[in-house]
Amino acid sequence: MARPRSEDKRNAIINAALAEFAARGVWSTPTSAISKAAGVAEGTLFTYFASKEILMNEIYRELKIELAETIMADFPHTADPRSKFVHLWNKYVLWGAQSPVKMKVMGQLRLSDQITEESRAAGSAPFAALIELMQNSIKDKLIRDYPVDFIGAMFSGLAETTIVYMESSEKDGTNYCAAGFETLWRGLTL
Amino acid sequence: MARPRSEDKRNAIINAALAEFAARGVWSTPTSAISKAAGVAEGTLFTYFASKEILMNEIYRELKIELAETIMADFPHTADPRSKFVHLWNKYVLWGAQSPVKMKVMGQLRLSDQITEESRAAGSAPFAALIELMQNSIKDKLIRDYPVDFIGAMFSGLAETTIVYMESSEKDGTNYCAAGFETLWRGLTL
Amino acid sequence: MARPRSEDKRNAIINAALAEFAARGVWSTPTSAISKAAGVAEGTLFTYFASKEILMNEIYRELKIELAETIMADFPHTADPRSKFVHLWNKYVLWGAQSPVKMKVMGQLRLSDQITEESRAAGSAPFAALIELMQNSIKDKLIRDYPVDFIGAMFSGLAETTIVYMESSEKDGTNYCAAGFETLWRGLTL
Amino acid sequence: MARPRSEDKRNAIINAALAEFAARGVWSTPTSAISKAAGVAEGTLFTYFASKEILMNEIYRELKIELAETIMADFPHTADPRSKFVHLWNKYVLWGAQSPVKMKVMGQLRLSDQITEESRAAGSAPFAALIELMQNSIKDKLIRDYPVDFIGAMFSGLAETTIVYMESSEKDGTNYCAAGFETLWRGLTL
DNA sequence: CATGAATGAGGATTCATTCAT
DNA sequence: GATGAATGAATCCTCATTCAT
Repeated sequence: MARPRSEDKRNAIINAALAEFAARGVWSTPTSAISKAAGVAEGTLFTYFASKEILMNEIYRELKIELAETIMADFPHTADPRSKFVHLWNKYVLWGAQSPVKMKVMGQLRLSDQITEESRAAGSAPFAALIELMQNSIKDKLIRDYPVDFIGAMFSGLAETTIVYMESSEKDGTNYCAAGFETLWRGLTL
Repeated sequence: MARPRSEDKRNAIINAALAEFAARGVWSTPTSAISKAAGVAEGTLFTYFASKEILMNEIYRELKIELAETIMADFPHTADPRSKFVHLWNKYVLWGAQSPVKMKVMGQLRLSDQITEESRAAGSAPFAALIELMQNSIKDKLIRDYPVDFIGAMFSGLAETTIVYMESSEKDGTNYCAAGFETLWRGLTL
Repeated sequence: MARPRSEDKRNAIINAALAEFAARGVWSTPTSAISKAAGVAEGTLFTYFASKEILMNEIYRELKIELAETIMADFPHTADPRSKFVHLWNKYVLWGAQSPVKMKVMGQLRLSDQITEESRAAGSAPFAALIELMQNSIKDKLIRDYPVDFIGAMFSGLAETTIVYMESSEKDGTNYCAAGFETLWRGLTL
Repeated sequence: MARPRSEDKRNAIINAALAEFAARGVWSTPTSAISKAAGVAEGTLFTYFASKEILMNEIYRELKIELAETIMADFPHTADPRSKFVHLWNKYVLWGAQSPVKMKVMGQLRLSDQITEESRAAGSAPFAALIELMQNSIKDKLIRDYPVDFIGAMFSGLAETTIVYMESSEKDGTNYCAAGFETLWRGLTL
């Protein structure tokens, strides 16, 4: 009966926050700048997100879920392990390279004390396939027997390093995406 | 920039800032909390560091220099390349594992927009040896021919991932330090 | 001022406001808390009461009228003066003792600058009998010749003091209701 | 060494708050209005009073203490009981009549939920003499045997009623001060 | 008429920095 | 140089009220 909450407005706020956070830093961005950039009144932000902290967590969650869905899209369930790893790597690195704003904000939020454990755990469901992949690869003596969390963290760490250098690819002709994966793959395989 | 009287006081402020930054987050720490923890008056902080931003940069610089000096200490200039890499890796990872506060603060500051290019460049002098090592290793076909910056970034990235997992070492018996290096080394070598 | 549809809703808002005002203080109670407690939408409150200030005045008026009607109920028009005073006193004090919420809110509203003169004058009609009683008592040399307003104010003042102590009656065995009246009566009579 | 906290400034804030509270109501007065009226910066108010709530309590306390000291000044310790009561009454009523701003603010603060029990208990020390006076008067069968708290509350209640009417004294020629006391005294004495 | 999202002025408080002592 | 009071812009959030649905 009343005006329904608008998904558009919610998205406008999220996107505005993303842009502002990336441009000015999460902590230097006043909520007023976000609402202004989103084209809504200052108070409106708070009908969609009860506090800045909740907004931050919500954004973090959405980013993680988007990333998770991105890398799992078209996952070649029947392919050989290396192809699967390649798939994940390429999707990850490509997403990061194409979304520098999102990468920057995710990085800042990850370090923040305000991001809850629940938020950090978000988006992990789709990774089940990745974990299974790692476990099978270990069992098949394809890669070395390290804890899967650790392997995953190295995967992410190298991917993020790679993403940062991706934009130099055209400049110096190095195929960082391939180079990063090669390093990971040789590093992990027996 | 006339050196203010007491080096002790300067250190007290730096250390207090480190502790507070790690405990509350860089952006949630008011300068008043730092001066209080350091046992000096609020205004005194500003005779040692003209602004919070300058203090942040100074700390970042000191941390980088400390890290650089740590990993270069006892550098085995005459040893074989692998031993040199091992040396750097072990020193890096050990320092990080033993200084979680410093690692946390470095991580937060690195992402901040307030850290200048000059600060980011600080402490790079001691890395000359590392760069030479990489260049020679590439020339000798020991490791693959990637830009040295990129190799360095992968080195740091994997090291930092490793450091995070180090504290689990005792719990699960995994030698993360060795595992991380093994991954790096196999990943880089031809 | 077309009467809005539902008298029920109006009462729900008034009662919710009473409860919230008593619990949180008039000034600390947002209209949203009232509408929520009343089970109506935030906007609905404003179709029944054009503003918070008007709601406050309305409540104040209703309370005064209720009190006036209460004390005048069963007024012994043919009894002797003392009995009449006793009647008024007992009804007043009993009502107050039984309605702590209403007393509290009346007290807070009375002090507010937002209560208009009209509201303050409300409910005075039924007091005509009281005024006549006082005037006759003065004329008959039963009580001292003070302005009736002043006598009324002392009456109310002592009654309110008495009400506050009523709840201790059971604890300490003092019959505060009787004691208060005795003080008033002896104080006023010649 | 640093600028010491100024008692003047503290008083300026208290007095400004008193004036603003009386003029606009405690809850309608923003702290900014107080600091402005006091001639200090907005932030300065908070170096003297950590929060508005604390300022309110502090003011309440000071008022109670001032009143207590006022009524106990020149207390005729050797006079007869009635003279003592008269002394207390006159001082009380006179103070109230001469300090309408303070009376108004005290009244508003007393009803507020933000005033702590400690604050309410403040200034009670000087009342020891009053309590003793009541106890002795009861023991000597001078006044009726009611709980001293209750007697004190009736005293205050009647005094406050009287104060309100004092300003009409010149207008209608009634000596409300004397009338109020007469009512109290006859009401209490056996 | 009911609803509750939208509004934006306003409010208490914080904080980096300055400056009187 | 050290101190900490003074400053006031900036911040997050609240809330009475309006208005689209």
